[in-house]
Amino acid sequence: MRVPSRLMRVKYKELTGLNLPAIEQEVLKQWSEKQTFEKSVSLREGAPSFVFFEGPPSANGMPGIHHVISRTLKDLVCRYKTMQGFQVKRKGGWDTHGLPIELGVEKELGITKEDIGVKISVEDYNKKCRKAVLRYKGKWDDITRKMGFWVDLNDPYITFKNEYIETLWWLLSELYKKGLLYESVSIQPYSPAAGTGLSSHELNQPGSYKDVKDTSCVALFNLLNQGPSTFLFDAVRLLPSSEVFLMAWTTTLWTLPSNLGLTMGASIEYALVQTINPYTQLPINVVLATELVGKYFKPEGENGNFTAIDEKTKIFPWKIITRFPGSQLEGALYEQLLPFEANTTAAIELITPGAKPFRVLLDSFVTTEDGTGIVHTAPAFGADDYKVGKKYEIGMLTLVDREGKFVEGVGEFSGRYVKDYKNQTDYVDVNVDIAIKLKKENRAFRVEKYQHNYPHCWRTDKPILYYPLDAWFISTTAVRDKMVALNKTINWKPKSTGEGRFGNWLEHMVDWNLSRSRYWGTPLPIWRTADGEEQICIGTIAQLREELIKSVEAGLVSRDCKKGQVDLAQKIEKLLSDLHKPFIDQIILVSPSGKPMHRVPDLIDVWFDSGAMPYAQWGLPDISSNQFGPLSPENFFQYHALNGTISAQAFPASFIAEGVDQTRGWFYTLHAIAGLLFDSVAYQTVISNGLVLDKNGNKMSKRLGNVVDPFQTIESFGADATRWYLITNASPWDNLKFDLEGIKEVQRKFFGTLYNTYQFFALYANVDGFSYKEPSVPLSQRPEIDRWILSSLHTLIQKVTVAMDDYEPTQAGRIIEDFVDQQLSNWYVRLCRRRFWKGEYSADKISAYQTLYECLETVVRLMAPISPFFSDALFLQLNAVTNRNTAESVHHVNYPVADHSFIDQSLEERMQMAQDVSSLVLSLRKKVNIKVRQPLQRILVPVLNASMQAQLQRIEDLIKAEINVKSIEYLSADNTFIKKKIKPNFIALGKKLGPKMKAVSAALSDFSQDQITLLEKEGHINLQVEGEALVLQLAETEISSEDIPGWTVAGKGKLSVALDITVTPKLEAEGHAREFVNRIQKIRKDAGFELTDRVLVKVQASADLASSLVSFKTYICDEILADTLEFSNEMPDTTTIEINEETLQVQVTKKG
RNA sequence: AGAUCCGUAGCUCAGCCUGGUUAGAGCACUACACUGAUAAUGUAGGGGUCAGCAGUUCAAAUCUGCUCGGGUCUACCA
Repeated sequence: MRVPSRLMRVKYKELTGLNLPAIEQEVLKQWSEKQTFEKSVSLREGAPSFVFFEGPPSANGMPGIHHVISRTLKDLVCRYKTMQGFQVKRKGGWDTHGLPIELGVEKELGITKEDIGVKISVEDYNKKCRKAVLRYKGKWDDITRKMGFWVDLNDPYITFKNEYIETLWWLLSELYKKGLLYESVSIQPYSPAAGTGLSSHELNQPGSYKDVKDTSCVALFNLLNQGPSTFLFDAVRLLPSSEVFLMAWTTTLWTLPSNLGLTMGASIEYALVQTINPYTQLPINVVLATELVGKYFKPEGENGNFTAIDEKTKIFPWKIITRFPGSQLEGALYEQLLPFEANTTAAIELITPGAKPFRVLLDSFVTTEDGTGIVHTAPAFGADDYKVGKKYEIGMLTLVDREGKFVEGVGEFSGRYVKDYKNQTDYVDVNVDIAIKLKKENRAFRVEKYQHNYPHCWRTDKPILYYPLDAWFISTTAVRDKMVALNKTINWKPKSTGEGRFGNWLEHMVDWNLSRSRYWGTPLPIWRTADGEEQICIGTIAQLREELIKSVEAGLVSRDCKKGQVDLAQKIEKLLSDLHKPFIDQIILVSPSGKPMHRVPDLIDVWFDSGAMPYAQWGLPDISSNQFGPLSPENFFQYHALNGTISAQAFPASFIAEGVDQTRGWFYTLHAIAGLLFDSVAYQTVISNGLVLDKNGNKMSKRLGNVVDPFQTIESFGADATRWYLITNASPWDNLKFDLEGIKEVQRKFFGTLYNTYQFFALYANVDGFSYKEPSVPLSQRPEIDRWILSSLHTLIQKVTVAMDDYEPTQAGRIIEDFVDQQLSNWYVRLCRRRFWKGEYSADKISAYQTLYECLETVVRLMAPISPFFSDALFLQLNAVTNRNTAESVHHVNYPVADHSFIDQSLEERMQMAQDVSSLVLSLRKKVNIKVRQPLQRILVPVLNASMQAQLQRIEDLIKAEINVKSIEYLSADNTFIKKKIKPNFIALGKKLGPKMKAVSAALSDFSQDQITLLEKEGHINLQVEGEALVLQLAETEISSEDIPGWTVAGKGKLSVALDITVTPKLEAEGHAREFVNRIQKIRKDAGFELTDRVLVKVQASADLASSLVSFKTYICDEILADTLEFSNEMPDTTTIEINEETLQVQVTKKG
């Protein structure tokens, strides 16, 4: 062994243990000192862009582990594309508006929405919101940095900034110009607890729909004997009761006082049923859909005894009197169910002059799937109700206010909340009381708890109401077809989300309700006159300034801005400096006809903020050059590009990623705005990742206490291990069961192995001074095993690239893992160990170093996108010695490209065979209990064809060394020594034989060795199967060796191996020698000798053992670096060792 | 209520698209080996009615239908 030079030289850094968090700290320090991220972007100046949009998080809440997974995905794709040669700019952003923030502030201040403007001024309230919005910004910045998410946080877009809001206004004004922004009254989901209407995509937040048990009631509406209904009264004339009731089911009893109609299906068949009210036991006659009769009446009760009710069985008698279609009752009148002061006909008339309430209506939405086939209709509280009510002009009653409680004039129910909106401890469900009232009044047929899925407000968790509201809408339905068509061009990962979930959503979309009646958000930029005759939609601050000046000129006063003031210009600028409420509402504009115009009070849905980020993150461009005419969606990015901040290709995004819960949130609003105005997709590829569950598969929630703290996780296990685990454990879109044990496994299994491999390399490379200064050894001159690992390496590059290009990082990570563990560490390094520490610094050794170095360096580059820290650390450590790469970071170099000249398929195949043969022999050794250190004479391998033998012969040396045998012998196919077995080639034969397959299979299993031989010789054989003759070809069967009589045999697939287990005296002696070497090596190590120290050895052993050692003296001395090996009977200061159950004394001393 | 995904070893996952006869890996467990990669490593072993039922087929973890269990989503369900 070469003695290392004493000269100073750079060495590979040898680590004292794998401490990922510590390494990451170090790497983070370097990144920030060297501006590694910034450079990774600037170094690609002029390269093609890969456009990434960052979905803005809200810093109002703490980051969780689920943020780590989606941000890992974003980061790894961006890093990969950077390494692929693209320039990837990553502008960060903050979502700062919206309900969560307002509610947080209200909670903090202990106020409700009603208090705003009373207990606290709107101005102060909004100041609070502005502060609260970035409450956890520090934490977010911290996790972003620690997890290694490269995103530009120096110049993020912030949705509350004027430039951002201005862009939203411009987009809205473009929509307005196109007639896609309109106002309408509609029945909308409304959250009394939050005090605002909700958009459909807010309603579609996960967890909004909850299974709840509500009181449901089948109410009885007393039909009047008048007009269309008389035929029913004729039918019951002779029955105990002459009253006829229409049965209608509801789960929202609080809507009953507002009832104005009953809707039936024109072609649905209804039945008039004579029965008894189960609560009052009074005889009654009811009407319901014939199809649903069975739901309310038991078959046993049909035509039962009407005079004596069986109290025990509770079976009530019933009888169908007549059947008729719903159309026959159209317009029939009924008696109001719950009359109060507030819902008298006079009151109804006052609200809706000319209304004709309490009638039977017909509409197609009525089904017989549940309920009774007759729908209780309260126009204020249901979209269908509103529609049909309007058609029949039955009026509209809204006896519940916006806080969710009954208004004055609803008797004993006035002032009571229809649901527990205030978390009252003594809340009594008003719905139950309504049911009781109905029961007592003979107006209820069935009252029961009913479990159904009901929408809840995503922030307050309280049930929503459907409530009539004025609102502004974006007419997304007008461009539905375009949005559907554009969606088909998007690369969705997984595909099913895009086609199914998102695709369906698009097919069934409704207009986007933009209005929010809140305080902290983007104001709708529409001003109108009191009579609503004139209105204007403002698109830019400049336009607002002009309009404001006009109005001041016209003598209107906006806040402090008065005509003729000295500092008017200054005052105007001050007023325009914050576009939020309340300031914006103090601006009064003048209409063309000279009337004052006030802003409509609405704010817009915060989802518009995030959906508009592709444009608003850059603000409005400077169009003073007027090169492309007035600003429009067509030239928006062109103008921006003129100023050089971004390229004209900055839209659409090449790629975005977010949780699957954003399907109807961000993914939708991005798609909608892009489709509406820009006639384009907003993103070409989107990954929607699944949920992160706890290790038991439960949702993580603060309530259950099973949330995982991402800071703690990263601090204790490292960001790399966490990222690697998140990516490789399950496909991103599958739900992930997050288990810390899994991260530990990744740490040990993958990072541990890679680290050990590097340590191994560094240890010997430092001894030999390998710094890759020699020219690269040509592939043809490298030994088989080197060519094999390089071939595997390039196959790996190929596969990883394919997976990464297909946005399948899970696949990529798993095959890298497999390569490092199985191929590199467990086979290449293990088999090559001797090459590194034995012998001179020869060509073979250099080849080994170069090969292992190339593998390490390439693996590090392959894994860099997923685990950016450790890869960078290793990359820099390798480069520190070799200087092969001048890059400051692995993230600045190019991704490896597979070189096909390195790939040798048959080499990889035969190496696989070597691994299989070795594994078989080791298992045989185990079976007969002969340890690997005991050399054996030979193994026997039956070969089925010439190429198999040729393949095996090229790897003989490897196998022999690995399993410690002297020779490999081959048994060719035509020998009669091996017992063979035959089975059908099912794929080939199945097609040919079909049903006769079983019989042939049975016949083959009965084949004699002679028959098999005959088939092999002739190439075909004649068979009689079920009386039919058929010819079987050799290729239609699979022949393999089964057994070699008298030998210990093991097999796997077509491969079988026999082991000669005879231990001759010579072999035994060699076994002793090997044992001896092994013991001495241990002594050397225990004594702390250097790898290169020479030693002198004295031994006292039995004659038998001594002679074994003498005969292998050269070998022994060579192995243990001994200058002398002497035998002696008298030795002081010895060590006792044992070899094959014999003890001996040795003395090992360092030379010199 | 519908749509959709999922159900394979104690745990985490491959395999399923394109059916082929001993269903794989890692972890964990047990035993053993190795001892100059050593706070490392290797080998072997046990462990499965591929959720259940039915169908198609010579042949089903794989294709079809139904059922059960879990997740997610949809809905103007009164």
